[in-house]
Amino acid sequence: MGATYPESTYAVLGLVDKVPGSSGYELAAVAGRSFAHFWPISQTLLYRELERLAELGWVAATRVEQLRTPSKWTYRTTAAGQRALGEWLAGPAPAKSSFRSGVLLRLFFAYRMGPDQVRALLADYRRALGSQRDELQAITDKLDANPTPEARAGRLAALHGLRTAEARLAWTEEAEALLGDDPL
Amino acid sequence: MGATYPESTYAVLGLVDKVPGSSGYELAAVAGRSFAHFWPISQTLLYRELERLAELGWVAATRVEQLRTPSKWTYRTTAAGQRALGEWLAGPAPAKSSFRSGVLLRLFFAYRMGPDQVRALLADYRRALGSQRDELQAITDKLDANPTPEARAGRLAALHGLRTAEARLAWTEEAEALLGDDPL
DNA sequence: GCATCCATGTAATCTGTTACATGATTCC
DNA sequence: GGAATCATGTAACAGATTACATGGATGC
Repeated sequence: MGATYPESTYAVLGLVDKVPGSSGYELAAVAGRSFAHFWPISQTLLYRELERLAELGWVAATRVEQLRTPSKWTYRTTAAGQRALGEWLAGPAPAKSSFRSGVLLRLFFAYRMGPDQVRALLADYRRALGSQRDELQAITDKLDANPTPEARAGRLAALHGLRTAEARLAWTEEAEALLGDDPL
Repeated sequence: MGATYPESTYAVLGLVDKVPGSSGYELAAVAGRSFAHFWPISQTLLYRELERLAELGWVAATRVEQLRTPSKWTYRTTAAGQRALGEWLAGPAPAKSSFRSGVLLRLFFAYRMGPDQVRALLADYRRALGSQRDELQAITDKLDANPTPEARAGRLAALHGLRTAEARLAWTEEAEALLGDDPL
C-alpha cells in the first residue's frame, strides 16, 4: 500500500490540475479565492505541498524566466498525478467535516454575559455573515456565466456556502427575537 | 498583560463553570454532547487543559473517593477563574470560524468524477446531514423544556447548527436538481 | 520616497490528534 | 468469559500557522 497523505496534498494537486501552468504564488491567490471557504491553507503549506507533489512525480515543475517580474516555477499535473487525483476522488470522503466557531463558543456561555454583550456578539456575527454572503453571491454569479464543468463544480461548492450563510443570517434574527430585551 | 491561551482553554474553563463538581471524564462526556458541534476537543486535550487551569488557579481540584468506581478529581471554578472567563467573554470574538469539509473539497474537483460518483458523494453527505439534523433537533427539544439561562444559551447554539443542517439538506436537493443525469 | 505586487521560502512554534496503558467493576 | 463503564493519563507526532527574510519592479 502506498503512503497516505493529508487532504491538503490532494487539495493542492487538484488545484494544479484545475489551473495548470500556474506558479505557487498564483495558486495561493486562487486557493484564497476559491476553496479557502471550505479548505483553508496557508501560503507556506501550499509551497510545502508543491514540493512534495514534485518529489512524488505527481506534478512537473518548469522554470519560467520573466523580464519585469521575478522568475517563477510553474506546475502541471503528470499522468501519475492525474491517476492519484482520480483515486483519491474515487475513495471515500471522510464524512467528518470540522467546524470551529468562536462566536458559538462564546454564545454557549452567554448566561455569563449581559444582554447588551450578547446583542453585540450577534451584531458582529451578522456583519461577518453578511459580507461572507455577498462574497459567495458574487462568486456564484460570476461562475454562472461560465459553462465549463470546472466552473459548474466550483459554483455548486460556492452555493453550499451561500445557502449556509443565508440560513445563519436568518438564525441571527431568530436569536434576537428569542432574546428580546431580557437577559438569558 | 497576561499570556494568552488557546480558545480551548476557555472552552474547558467555561464548561467547568457550567457543570461544577464534575470529573474530567464527565466533562468529556458533556463536551462531546454539547459544544463538540462547534468546538470539538479530544479527551486528551481536555485533561491537559484541566491541568493547566488548575496550575493557573482558575479551577480548584478536589479528590473524591468512591466505593465501586475509581476515585476521581472534581473541579470548580475559582473567583479568579470566573474573572478570567468574564474577561474572555467581554473580549472580541475572532470572527474567523474555521470550516473544513472533505465533501466540498471533492465536489470542487467533481469535473474529474463520473456523474454516478458525484451522486454517491451527495447521497452520503445527505445521510450524514440527516442524522446531524436529528441529533440537533433532539438537543433543541430537550433544552426547550429547561428554562434556565444555561439551557437557553445552549439551545441557541444548537439552533444554529440545526438551521445550518437544514439549509445544507435543502442544498443537496438543489444540487441534485442542477445535476440531473448529466455529467458536469 | 514609500507601499504594493511578485515570488519563494526558513524557523519556530502551537494546537490538537491517535494510539496505547492501566485497572477495578458491573452487566450480559 | 467478555464487553462496557469509569477514570486518568503518556508518548509520539502530524498538520498547520505566524512571523520573518529577501529583493527587484512598478505605481503614486
